Amino acid sequence: MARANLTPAVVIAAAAQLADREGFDAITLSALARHFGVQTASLYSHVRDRSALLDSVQELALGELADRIAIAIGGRSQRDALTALADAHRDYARQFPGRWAALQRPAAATTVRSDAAGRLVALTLAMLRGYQLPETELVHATRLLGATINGFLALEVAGSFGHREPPADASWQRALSALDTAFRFWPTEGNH
Amino acid sequence: MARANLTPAVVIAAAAQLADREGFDAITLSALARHFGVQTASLYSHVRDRSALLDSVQELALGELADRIAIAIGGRSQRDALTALADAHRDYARQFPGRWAALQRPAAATTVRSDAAGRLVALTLAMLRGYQLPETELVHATRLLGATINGFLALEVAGSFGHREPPADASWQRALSALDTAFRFWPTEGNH
DNA sequence: GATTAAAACCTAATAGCTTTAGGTTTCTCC
DNA sequence: GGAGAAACCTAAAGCTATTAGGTTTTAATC
Repeated sequence: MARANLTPAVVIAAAAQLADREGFDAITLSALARHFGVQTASLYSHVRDRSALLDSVQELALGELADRIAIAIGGRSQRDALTALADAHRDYARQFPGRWAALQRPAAATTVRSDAAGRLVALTLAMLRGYQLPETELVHATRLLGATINGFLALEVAGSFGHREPPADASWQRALSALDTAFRFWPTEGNH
Repeated sequence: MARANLTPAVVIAAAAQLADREGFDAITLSALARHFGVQTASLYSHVRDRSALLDSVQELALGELADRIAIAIGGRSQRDALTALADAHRDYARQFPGRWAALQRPAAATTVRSDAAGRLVALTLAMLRGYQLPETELVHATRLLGATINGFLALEVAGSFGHREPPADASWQRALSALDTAFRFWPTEGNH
């Protein structure tokens, strides 16, 4: 029985690719075993269980997304940075729908504390600081931003916009304008 | 073999309750069969397959949510109506997490064309008309509203806000303020 | 009440997935 | 070469979804 020379990273990467090709739910231990030419049970040498594998794909996606955002927002501020950050999310979701779907599941504690998650939060805060929001309001703004972006992408991915007029791109621009407006007119300290 | 006197509606309602109690993924044909004291295969007399059952739970949830929104926004306009509509969503998601989760799946064509879906859209448009948005902008605004609300609730449900400061309620208020601001300052025709 | 047909139920089977326990093989180090 | 660890396999158990065909119940008609 020749060794397939698997490692956790190799298995996780294959799972991510499988998700992008066939959907997040297509990540199964049995499908991956077929892909590597080993028995399903053999994969437990490399991943604790299916749930841990999915957590790992999520963390991989967080890191990749953070990388893309870092590049996208470099040298930009306010509306430009907001657009760049949001577009990075949307491009990622469109290019890697399976990886993006992995981001929608509840995060394990280790993932919340991961380097990748920390980077993503830091980049988002950096972008928002360009709007001179009160320090105490930054978390609220971060949550709104995340909610709007992910909410929009979730609807888009679910086909809620279908092939209906107006095109989703225009709605996306409107959403970004709305966010920009909201951040520029954010109520100051004590006014809420 | 006594008849369990099942009907599609009875099965769908039980599925919805099961989802609220144990999570959306807990809706399985076998769990429902155990609940009714019949064999799993017997349920196929009442539902086409699992997917169709989940579609039906979604449509049930759409109708219930529309009912609640209709009551909540009655007699209100602008910021009040917006708050009432959004709070109806959030209250529903918190009281019926399983039903709410059913709303997140891609809608079947029959669901998109359902009475319930139509009512929900009409109610949302009615609320938005209180902002005097240009007619051509209403769909964009509807999409932004849906995205923000559902995005926020998805994050909340996923535990993204955890038990972290600041409390999610405050962030919710901020989000509603942001939406109100966005709708009041929505770019007029030709400015986007 | 008897008959008929349809619907609701059951049985059996198939196919697929996840995971555990214990056995076998491969690889690395001494 | 030997020892030990890790990676692999086999076997089994448990769960789910679904189909095909058989059995039972029910409602309608005469």
